[in-house]
Amino acid sequence: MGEGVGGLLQGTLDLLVLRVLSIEPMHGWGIGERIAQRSHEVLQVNQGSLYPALQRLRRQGWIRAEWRRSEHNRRARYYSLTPAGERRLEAEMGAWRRSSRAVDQVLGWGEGPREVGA
Amino acid sequence: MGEGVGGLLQGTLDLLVLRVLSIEPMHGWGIGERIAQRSHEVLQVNQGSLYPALQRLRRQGWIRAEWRRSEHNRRARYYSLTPAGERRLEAEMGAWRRSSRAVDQVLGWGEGPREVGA
DNA sequence: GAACGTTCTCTAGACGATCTAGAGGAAGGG
DNA sequence: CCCTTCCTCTAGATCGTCTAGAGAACGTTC
Repeated sequence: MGEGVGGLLQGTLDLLVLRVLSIEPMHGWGIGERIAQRSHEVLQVNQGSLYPALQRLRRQGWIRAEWRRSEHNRRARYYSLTPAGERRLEAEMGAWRRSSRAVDQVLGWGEGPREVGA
Repeated sequence: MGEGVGGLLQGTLDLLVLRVLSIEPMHGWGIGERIAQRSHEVLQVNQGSLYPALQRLRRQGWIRAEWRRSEHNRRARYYSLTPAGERRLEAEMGAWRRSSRAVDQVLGWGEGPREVGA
């Protein structure tokens, strides 16, 4: 049950991570869990994808990292969005909405706007 | 204007191609045009992605090919779905629906089912 | 205090789809 | 004859993801 991010949807991982971090700073392990929870276990992020993604995001200045102790008293790296990251998230959410709607259109699933909050 | 399939959405090309072919047999060039049309030019398939994809689909027995003359009297390879391809399309449409909805959920865009035809 | 499960980070190398950047051919119109 | 449109196809590079690990530190159990 559940699929990796890479079957369909490759390239969406950055968006997912950015969105999770926009709610609350979180460490890598936690990010994976949040994505699974919020998607009702449909999306599974494996660690071999997640950590490289975090490095990528950091290298591009969209997130910053800070060592802290987790709620389980473990050494953990907490990531949070930078201002550039917030802008990036906006852009990626827009791109996702446009693209996924376009796919729906090709599939024949309605022309109308999806019922999503503005 | 318009983006390649590979930004977000990598892995969706097979689905798109299969769906277009389920409506009507078509040649490679035409498939790309149909996808662009139906998505209002949002999705652009470039040929360096399309032809390898067609070979992949054929190798897996989901589509079959036949040389014919196009409506412009050009030599063209028409592709159509095999029975296995129809089943594959069903499966991929289901996977797309589940995954894209899951992404929406992570983004915080509603829990409810999307308004798509059953 | 040894063993163990859990939490947490990280990496090397393989894999595979897409993109870049072309080549090439054949029909039709000017 | 030249040029545009239609149409097919490929080699090589790029890049994100997956496989398959290693490793460390905390808390609990025996």
